Amino acid sequence: MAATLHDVARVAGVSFKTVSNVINHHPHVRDTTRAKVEKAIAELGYRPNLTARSLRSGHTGAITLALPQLRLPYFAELADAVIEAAAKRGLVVLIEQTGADRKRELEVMASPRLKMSDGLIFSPLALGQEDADLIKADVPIVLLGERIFDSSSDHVTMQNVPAARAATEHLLDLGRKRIAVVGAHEGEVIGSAGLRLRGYREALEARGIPYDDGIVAYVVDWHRSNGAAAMHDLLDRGVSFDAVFGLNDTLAQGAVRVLQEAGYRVPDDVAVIGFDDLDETRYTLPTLSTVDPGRTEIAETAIRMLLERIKDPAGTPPREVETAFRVVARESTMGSAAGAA
Amino acid sequence: MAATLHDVARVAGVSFKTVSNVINHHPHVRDTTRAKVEKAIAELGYRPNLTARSLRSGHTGAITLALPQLRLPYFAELADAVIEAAAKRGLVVLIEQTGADRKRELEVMASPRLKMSDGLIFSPLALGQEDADLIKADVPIVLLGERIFDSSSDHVTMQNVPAARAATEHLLDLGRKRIAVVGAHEGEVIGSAGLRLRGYREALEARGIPYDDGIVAYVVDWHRSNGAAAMHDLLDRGVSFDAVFGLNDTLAQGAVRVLQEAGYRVPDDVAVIGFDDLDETRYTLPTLSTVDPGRTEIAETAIRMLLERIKDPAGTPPREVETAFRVVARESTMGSAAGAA
DNA sequence: ATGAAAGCGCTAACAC
DNA sequence: GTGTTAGCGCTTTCAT
Repeated sequence: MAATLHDVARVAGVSFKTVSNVINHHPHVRDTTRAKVEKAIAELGYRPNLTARSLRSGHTGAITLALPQLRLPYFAELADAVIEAAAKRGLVVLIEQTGADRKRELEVMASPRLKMSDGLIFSPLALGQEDADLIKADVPIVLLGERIFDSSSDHVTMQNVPAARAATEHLLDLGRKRIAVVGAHEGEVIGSAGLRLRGYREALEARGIPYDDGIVAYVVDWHRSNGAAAMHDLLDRGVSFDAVFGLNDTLAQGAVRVLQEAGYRVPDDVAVIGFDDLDETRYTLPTLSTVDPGRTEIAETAIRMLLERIKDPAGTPPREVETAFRVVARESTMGSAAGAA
Repeated sequence: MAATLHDVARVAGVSFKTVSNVINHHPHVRDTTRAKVEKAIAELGYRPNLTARSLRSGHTGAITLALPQLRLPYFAELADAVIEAAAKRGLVVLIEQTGADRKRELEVMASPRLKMSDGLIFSPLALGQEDADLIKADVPIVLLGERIFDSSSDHVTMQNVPAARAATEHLLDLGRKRIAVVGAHEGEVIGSAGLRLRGYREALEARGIPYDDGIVAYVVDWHRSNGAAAMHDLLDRGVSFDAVFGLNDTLAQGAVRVLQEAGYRVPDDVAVIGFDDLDETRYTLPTLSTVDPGRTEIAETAIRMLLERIKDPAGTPPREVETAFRVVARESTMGSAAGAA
C-alpha cells in the first residue's frame, strides 16, 4: 500500500497537517521541520494521491480534448499542440474521439467522465450552427472550429475567409489566372469549406476576375482519396486552369499526385496551394505551399481561455478569438528555388 | 452546485445508500423503489461524482498512454487504436507526450499524475534495453515497442523479424533480385530498425542471395525527410537495385518521391514496400505496399493485459505477446492492376 | 430489500 | 509555526 500523509507525519514525528504544508509549499514552516518532513517523504517514497486532492479541492488538473479522430493528420497535430500547451500549464489531457458522429459528440458533453477533468476543449465536426444551444456541460467549454458560432461558450477559430483569400492572392500574385478549387462542399456557407470558398471568391472579385463554377470541384468529405478524385473530375471536364487551391493540405496532396500522374509539372504547369500547414507538407515533393492557420496559437489560446473560465466561470461574456494566419510559400507554387526542405 | 446522492435520496424519500444501489445496478432493489429513485435522478439532473467514486473505490476508469509525439503518424494511429479499444471497455485515455526524450520518459513513470489513472501503456523511444530495470511505476505497465524486452512488465510487440522477412520475400517472389534498404540504423541490433534489417537478411539468406551493404542506406532517425535523403544517397552511390524495402512507410514514401523525381517508374523500374500500414499509404500514388503489423491487435491486447494486471497485479509472470502481421500488396509492388484504392 | 456507520487521502478553517 | 477538526461524495461492510 502506498504511503499517505499520515505515514509521513508519523515517520517525521510531526502532525499530518505540517506535512501537507510542506507539500503545498506553504510559507510558514520552519526549515528544520521541513527538512525532517522531506526526509520522511523520500524514505517512504511518498506520492500525493491526486484523486483525494481532486475530491477535496474540486479541481483535477486534467482537461478533456474531444475531437473526431486522431487518425486524421489535422487533428493529430492539433492534439499534439494542445497537449504541449497544457503541459506548460501543468495540465494533463484526456482525449475523447467522437468519430465525427453527432450522437457521440453530444455524449461527450453529457458524460459524467467529463467531471474527471476541469474543462473541455471541443472540436465538433457533426454538430452545426443549429446545435449552438446544445453546447453546454458541467464544466467550462472552449469550442474550436468553424461549425458553430455564437454559442454560450468561448470559441477559438482560424480566420478562414481572410486566410483563404490570402492563399488565392498568393496564386494571383504569381500571375496565375485560372485557379481551380478542390474540396468545396455543395451548398455549405459556414464550415471550413464554405468559409474558405468565400475567401477564394473575395480574392477573385477584388481583382475583377469572374467566379467560374466550372473549375470548382466538389467533394463529400475531406478524406484523403477525395482530393485525387476531385482532380480527376476536373481533368475529365476538360477545363483549363493554371493553379489549384486545395481547401486543405490532404486534398491538395491528392490533387498534386493526380496532376503529376497526368503529366503536368507542379508548379510549372499548375501551381498548387493547400491549407493547414501539416507537418508532412514540408516533406512532399514538391514541398507544398499552404496556409499556417495558427495551430499553436489555437492550442495555447484555448488552454488559456479555458483556465480563465475555470477560475471564473461567469466572469465575462463568451469570447470569440481568431488566430493569426500566414501564407507559407513552398515549391508547389514557387518552384524549387524558393523552398528546398 | 451539482446534486449529490444525498439530494437524490431526500427527493426520492429513501436512504442515500438505496440510491447508490440503484446507480450501481445492485440486484436487490424493489422496482417501485428503483422507479422513485430514477425519477429523482432525472429531476435533479444528478451525475455521479467520479472523483469521489475513484477515491473510495481505488480505481479511476482511466488509463495513461505515453508516447513520443502524436505528430508522428504511426503514433497518432496507435493512439487512435488505443482510445477505441479503451472505449470498448468503458475506459478513457490520458495522453502524455514524451518527445522521445529520455528524461521525460522516466518522468512519466514517476509522476504522481499517473495515479489519476489505473495503468500505463508505454511506448518508449529513448529508453533502451539497458533501462529494463527502470520500467516500473505505482500502477501496472504494459510496454509497447521493440526497444525493451524482458522487463518486469507485460509487453506487446510486433513480429518485426518475421514481418520484415515476409516483406522482403514478397519482393523476391515478384522476381526482384537487388533489394535496397532505406532507413537502417548504424550498429543497431534490437529496436525496429535492427530487427527489421535482420528479417531482411534472413530472407536473402534463405534464398542464397548474398547481403550487400552497398545497397543499404542508413539514417539517424525515421523522420520524414530522411527517407528521401537516404534514397538520394543510394542513387548517388551509383549502385543498381530493382526494389526498395523502406523500414517504415514514411521512409518508403520519401524514397518513392525521390525515385519518381529521378525518372524511375514505381513499380516498373523499382518496386517499393514499406512497413506499418499507415492509413495514408492507401491514398498515395502509387498506393504503397506495406506490412500491417497488427496495430488494432496491439491496442486491444495492451488494454486487455493492462486490465488483467490491474485486477490481479501479481497474478502471472510478465508476458510477451507478439501480434499477427500481414503483407499488404498494393500498387508500389504489384502495379495498378493489383491494388486500385 | 433497505439503512447506518465508517472512511478512502486529502485540503481548508480555525484554533493553539 | 504547528495541530485539530471537519468533510469533499462516494463505496463498502455490516446490521436490520
